[in-house]
Amino acid sequence: MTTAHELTKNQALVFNTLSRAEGPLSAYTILDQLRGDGFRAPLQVYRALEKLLDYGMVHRLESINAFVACAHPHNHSHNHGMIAFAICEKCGQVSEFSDDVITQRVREWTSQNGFKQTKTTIEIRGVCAACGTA
Amino acid sequence: MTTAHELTKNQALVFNTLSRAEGPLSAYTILDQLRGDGFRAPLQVYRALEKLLDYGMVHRLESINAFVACAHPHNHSHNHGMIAFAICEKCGQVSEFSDDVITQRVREWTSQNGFKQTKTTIEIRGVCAACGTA
DNA sequence: TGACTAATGTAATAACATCACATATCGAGA
DNA sequence: TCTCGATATGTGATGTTATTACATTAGTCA
Repeated sequence: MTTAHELTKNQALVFNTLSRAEGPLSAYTILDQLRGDGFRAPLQVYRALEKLLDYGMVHRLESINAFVACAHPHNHSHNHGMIAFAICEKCGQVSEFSDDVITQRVREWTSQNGFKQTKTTIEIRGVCAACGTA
Repeated sequence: MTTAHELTKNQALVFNTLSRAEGPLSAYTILDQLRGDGFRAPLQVYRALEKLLDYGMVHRLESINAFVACAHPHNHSHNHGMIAFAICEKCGQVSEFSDDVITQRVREWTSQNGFKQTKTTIEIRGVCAACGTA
């Protein structure tokens, strides 16, 4: 069981900003929201994000160049599967889920092909239930 | 059975560039390779790519902001599953594959959650067999 | 012809990310 | 306590990726 990471000031500011947000935020949006707290340059955000990604507290959504706080307060120990994201293009909401079958299937492909996987991105774009019926 | 798309001059130039390439290329790399053919601005590349993506002749790799010619000369009719990409971070080579189980699993999640999927990205980053043993 | 649509050319700008270098903060030992 | 090393931070400049806005050209078809 991992204990919570000690965050530095900037890391905490960035993480809190993401946690409070409704949906994913771009690095520059985070920067703007933290100008009042003394942030002045993109690198301050990117550096904090880098650590938070390391710690597994934040995810990067590659398909929209944005970041979200991790939805699951899971212990960040080893052995969890790949995470998929469903991103609504109307409202921006992101649902995070993990599927063992998909994880397994990807692992099969990689092992059969001698591919050493380091990171996997699964992002589903579309329209969420709420927006679809609206 | 879809017949080959009639490509415009710019579309053909961009497609040929991607086809000849060993691996994925960024839009700006394509631009540089086409300066001799009269290309002068990024938009010329992006516009051609947009069409080629529509036609299914090219894929975009979201995790590395690059583009590849589609590996399968498959007919681009309906009914094919989601495509996954394994991207080698050493040599840049991309392997493309399609897995029915993964496709099925994603469809199950989306239908259970009322999510209307429009596009799905599956990208595996890592080191390919050739580079791993080298 | 005229009018509509698709494709193109070009410059400017926006959005996203990193490099390079200086400075500060903090803990582990001498 | 002092000093060293590691980590974190501040800041400007730059690099990279993508789009906006507007003008022009080319093809289609009534």
